[in-house]
Amino acid sequence: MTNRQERKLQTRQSLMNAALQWVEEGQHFSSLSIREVAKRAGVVPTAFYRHFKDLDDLALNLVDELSLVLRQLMREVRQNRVDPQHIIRDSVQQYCQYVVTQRVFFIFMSQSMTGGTTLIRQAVRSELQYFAKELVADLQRLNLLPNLDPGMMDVLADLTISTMAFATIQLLDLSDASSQARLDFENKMSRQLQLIYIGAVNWKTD
Amino acid sequence: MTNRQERKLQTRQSLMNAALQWVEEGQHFSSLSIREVAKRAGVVPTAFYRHFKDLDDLALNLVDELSLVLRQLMREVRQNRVDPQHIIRDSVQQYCQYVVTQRVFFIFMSQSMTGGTTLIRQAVRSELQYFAKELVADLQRLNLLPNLDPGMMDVLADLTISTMAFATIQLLDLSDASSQARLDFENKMSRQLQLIYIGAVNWKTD
DNA sequence: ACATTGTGTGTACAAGTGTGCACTATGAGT
DNA sequence: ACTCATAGTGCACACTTGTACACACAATGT
Repeated sequence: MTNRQERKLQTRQSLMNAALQWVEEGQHFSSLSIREVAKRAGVVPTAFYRHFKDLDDLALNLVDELSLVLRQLMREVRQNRVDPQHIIRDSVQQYCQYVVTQRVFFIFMSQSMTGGTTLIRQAVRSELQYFAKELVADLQRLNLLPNLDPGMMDVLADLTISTMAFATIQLLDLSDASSQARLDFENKMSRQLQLIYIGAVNWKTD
Repeated sequence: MTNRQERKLQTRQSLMNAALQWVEEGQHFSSLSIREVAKRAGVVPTAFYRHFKDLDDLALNLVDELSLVLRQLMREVRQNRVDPQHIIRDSVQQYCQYVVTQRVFFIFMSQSMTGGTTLIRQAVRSELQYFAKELVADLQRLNLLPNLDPGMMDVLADLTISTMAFATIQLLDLSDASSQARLDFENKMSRQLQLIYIGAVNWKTD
């Protein structure tokens, strides 16, 4: 039974990879055509319909699949905290490393955030919310911010994720720049996050 | 001499408006075709070339034009500061008002931030940098943060603009939601910015 | 008054597009 | 071993796309 399904999953993957290849070349996902993606996957156009209803369907599945990978990455980042005094700097550095190496991935995600269907945008946003929730859990476990009520905790986590996400968009256009520019950018990111967390420890509910 | 140029500018505007109409309908700019935009502008396809080299050219001019309008808006926001104690809340509210009423506008801008050519993305980003610089000027004039050195001031301004920009993207998908959801969102935005500025006043260079 | 310049038209064509339909062939379940 | 389900093929169609080219015709500068 495996061989049949296996083959199917294989061409399905080919189609997805072909789509990613398209955005990797600097094209926007929404300018991709069924024929083009089929050609790149080495398959006849009509075969596309055996796997996806249309390109939006493919995009949605792509977001889902990439989300899984991204969660794995973030899990690693969260576990690799060696020195608690440099959590921010280390995490930022590690994250930026991932963005650069897994470039296509993040390009597709940021394209999906402002492009695509409402459904796709929602999928990406709910993914970001997931990370925010994980961050809240981490913060509560560390118990470094006892002055923040749960509502404010959510606000803080949201702001953190927002900052990372927006920085990612900028970083994607920097990744072929000099490594000095990248270092500067990482520094800026770190200081921005430090600013936020200094704000958090000094927050007083009134 | 006016009549000739006037007519030309008029169809040029028609083309630009047609493109905006396209994104207003929920389509992504990069899936727009020359024929489609020409049809919507009530003009024959080949006439397009009298005004723009290609669609990227049109997009670039669109960013430029919209930037002018946006600068005007921001100028008003900056001048309308009535109560200095509620600067953040008032500015956020006013800004969100603009985002909702000038919806298309911001949709196009956020599409351009992650889509389009490198050139277009650069244009949008340099526009954001412009706002960051204006913000720095304002902050220095008010002299509320004497503890920040110029470098840190830039970081703060960048973070502020990033937060606003990213919030804008989210707000665009909320603008047909209930007005309660919008109010909640404005509150979250305000608290995020307050967090940042509490961080700023407590920042100590080391 | 007249030639010129340039915006917009109309036609044309090759290439690319989505998708329906009948088909082939091969792995899966009996 | 035989049948059936189905992933992938090939062809077909009507449509859209970018853009070249010759043209019209009105405002402009002389």
